[in-house]
Amino acid sequence: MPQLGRPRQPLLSRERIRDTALELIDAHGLEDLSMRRLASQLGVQAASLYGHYPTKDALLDAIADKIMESVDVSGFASADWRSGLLTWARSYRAALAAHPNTVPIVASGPVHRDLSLRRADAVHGALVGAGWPPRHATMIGASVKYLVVGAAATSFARGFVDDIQVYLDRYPNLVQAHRLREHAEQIDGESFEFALTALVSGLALVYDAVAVGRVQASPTRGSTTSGR
Amino acid sequence: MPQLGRPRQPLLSRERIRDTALELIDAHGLEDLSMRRLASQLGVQAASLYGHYPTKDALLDAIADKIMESVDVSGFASADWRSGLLTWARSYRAALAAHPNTVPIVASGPVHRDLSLRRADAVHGALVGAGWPPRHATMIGASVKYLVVGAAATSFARGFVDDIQVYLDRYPNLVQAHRLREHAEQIDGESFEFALTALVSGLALVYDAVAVGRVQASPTRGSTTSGR
DNA sequence: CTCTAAACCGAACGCCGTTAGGATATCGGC
DNA sequence: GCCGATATCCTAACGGCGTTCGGTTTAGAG
Repeated sequence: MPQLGRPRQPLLSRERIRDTALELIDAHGLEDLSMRRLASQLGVQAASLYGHYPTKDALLDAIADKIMESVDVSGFASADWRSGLLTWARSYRAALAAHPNTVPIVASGPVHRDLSLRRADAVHGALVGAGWPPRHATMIGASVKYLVVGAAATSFARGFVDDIQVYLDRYPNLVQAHRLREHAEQIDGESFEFALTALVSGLALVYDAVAVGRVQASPTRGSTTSGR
Repeated sequence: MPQLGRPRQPLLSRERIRDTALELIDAHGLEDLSMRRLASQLGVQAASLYGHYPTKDALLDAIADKIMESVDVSGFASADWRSGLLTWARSYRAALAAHPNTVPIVASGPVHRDLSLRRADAVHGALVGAGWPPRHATMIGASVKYLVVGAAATSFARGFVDDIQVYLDRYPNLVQAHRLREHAEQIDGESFEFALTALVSGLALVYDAVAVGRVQASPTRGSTTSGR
């Protein structure tokens, strides 16, 4: 059985490796992804992967970047800050909810990846442009991220145990709430939407108190570098 | 070198193992905790740990439970729902912030642990007792958890890279916001407090629209599926 | 046609969680 | 005062992991 050497057409590419890895994670969870298993799925030996990614962590980073590509900050360009925020938050959550098993890698250290920084920059800039003091813009960006990441990480769908009966006896107040595990996904979505709406409502109250400059369409003061 | 056999006084206990493991996680991170390293820190061999915990995951669960012990839901008993919520959220966040490296284990599946269920039950019951519809109570509990877990998981303090210069050139809007990595902890705390306040303000608006029964201190309807 | 570089492979290293089986000391019952 | 039971820890090993080293073969440039 001769070693096959370099194939006529490459079996591997960064994209194929990354996408197959994501499929495996989606199907069997993050913990079940090993370089050997991924390689075998690709019809290849584990060592070959290291010609394309220096490390498993680098591969996971690439997956995280791919997922974050679908996050949409375009709403900040045209609409007001509330709509921009909502669009951003919803697309962000949708991106995570589409690949729930990747949450640990996407949520951890989103900020040394270039793409995420550019997004954070866009959000921050838009909020400041809308009249928020920079300090508040930072906190708002963080707040929305908290909600998104928290929602993705603590999904009801993953949180409950299969044996329903235990809840019924011991935790009377939960009976109504968690009656249905099958509806967990729906509860997740509704809770996120509820939280997001409440948060933005609360922000609107703050806005009236602290915003500088253009409240609606009247540039009263040009100075914006100041921090409240 | 004779095997030592059973010692006069046990070298290990569930508590000592658990606490030492937590110390190691706090000091060197979750990834650096291995059963062998933990054992060696305890002056023991790895296999000995399995007499006290059946599995590494069981040990991590015990650590998570320990951390969650300090979460305070007592505020719901005496104060109104807003204060109770704030007390709960702040103590919850404080618990996670005290051991940031454990966030992955505490955040994942908090709800098959008995203690967490009892707490969820208390929160839910209190909100319903205060007049929130059960559906809303569920979503509020989830919302606050989102904020807490998200804040703990996406801390600024872990998110940034050491090389400051890269930010200055490329992301002009971030310059002001992230000027200081050393202040990251403070930013984390302030952002959480900001988000929590905004969320609860938003909730208050919803409350006026949907709450049933006792608005202030008037028990108009006794029908509650809940105990509170 | 030759030479370099690309692409994959086989085997190994050291670490991991976990298990099986064994050694020794303590302790309750006689 | 002894004896078996049991608690406690140990040695050794298994299979799997991420990763590296040194091939072997082929594609494509000159």
